[in-house]
Amino acid sequence: MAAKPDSQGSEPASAASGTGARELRWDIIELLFFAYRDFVGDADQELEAFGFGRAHHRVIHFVTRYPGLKVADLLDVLRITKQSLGRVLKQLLDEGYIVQKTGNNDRRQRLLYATPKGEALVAKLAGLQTDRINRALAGIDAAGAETVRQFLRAMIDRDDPDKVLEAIFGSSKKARE
Amino acid sequence: MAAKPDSQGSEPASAASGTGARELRWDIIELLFFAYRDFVGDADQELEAFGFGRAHHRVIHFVTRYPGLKVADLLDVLRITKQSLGRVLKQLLDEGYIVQKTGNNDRRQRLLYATPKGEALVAKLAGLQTDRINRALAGIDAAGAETVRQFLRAMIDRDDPDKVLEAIFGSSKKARE
DNA sequence: AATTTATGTCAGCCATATTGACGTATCTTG
DNA sequence: CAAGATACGTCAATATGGCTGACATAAATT
Repeated sequence: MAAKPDSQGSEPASAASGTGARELRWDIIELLFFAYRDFVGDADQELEAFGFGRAHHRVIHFVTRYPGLKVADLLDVLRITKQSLGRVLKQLLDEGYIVQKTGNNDRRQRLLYATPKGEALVAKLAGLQTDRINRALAGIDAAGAETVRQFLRAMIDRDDPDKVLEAIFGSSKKARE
Repeated sequence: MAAKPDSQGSEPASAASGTGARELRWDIIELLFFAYRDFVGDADQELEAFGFGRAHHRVIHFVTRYPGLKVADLLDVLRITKQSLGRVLKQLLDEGYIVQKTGNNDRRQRLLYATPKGEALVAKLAGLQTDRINRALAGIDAAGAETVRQFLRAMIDRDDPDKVLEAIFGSSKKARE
């Protein structure tokens, strides 16, 4: 038996040392964990059929959505090193999901573009995730859906936004700059 | 330059083959990605100081929150194999963050409990995440916060719920059982 | 011409996940 | 009770996707 959160009862003893012992958002913390677990799980199954993993999905997704993304931009978005990106990106290039074009202004840059093949894969995966989102929003009206977006936007760090985030947030580049 | 989603313009060509070509929820898909990236990022830094990774966090979190959780329950929640859990759990046991107790009814079971040391770590990490959530909910009223919870709950798979999910959802165990 | 920048790559390491096999204690069932 | 199923632990091998550090090249900048 066991396994029942003491949501009202005894909070963890020594509490948050140095962080203060105010009310912790256990509910939302755990809902986020499970929601994201199942959200990414949708794509995982499909990806297996292509011999890809989550890393490939993230790369092809953002390249499809933001055509002409530079390698450096992608590194900012994914928060990984170029060595890590390298392996995954090379596979996607070799297998024809992505193509590179030399930058016009700066010929050092390799601008990334998804091929139709890549776009198709991304759309398929986004379709699965969209299904889940639509189901989740089924009982929520337009105003509620906007509240959900507002919450998610506010969960994101806005200091030092990468190129994709600037696009998402309409580049209100804060103070710096 | 580049990097601007063609949110209105040309959707990916070959669209979702087999999944239908209706509107895809690009915005929420990406907001979820960034929100979760930064959400778990909070804990990452702290964990480094303890020599732990995300895997340790997930384990100690759920053990703290659901005292007496069985090993099998934890495997369901985390969706990993017992071999993977094994190493991480052993570390947490060895270093005194978790203790095991033999089940009363079933002596094969090893019920897991967080020590005060473990609870303190979990509370500290939950504190960081709570700060972010509170900031995100700052401009949202009580009804809006409930909408957010409703959305997150609805994003979670309800078929074959694990023990923790049953607790979270008030065990409305669907048909099976 | 010297330096910096954007990218690629080699080499190795680490964390975390996997599958498969096997062992042991304990509960359940015929 | 004997047989089988279950809960858990563990050994071994492997894969993925991160990491650091070092180094190379081409192109832009100064």
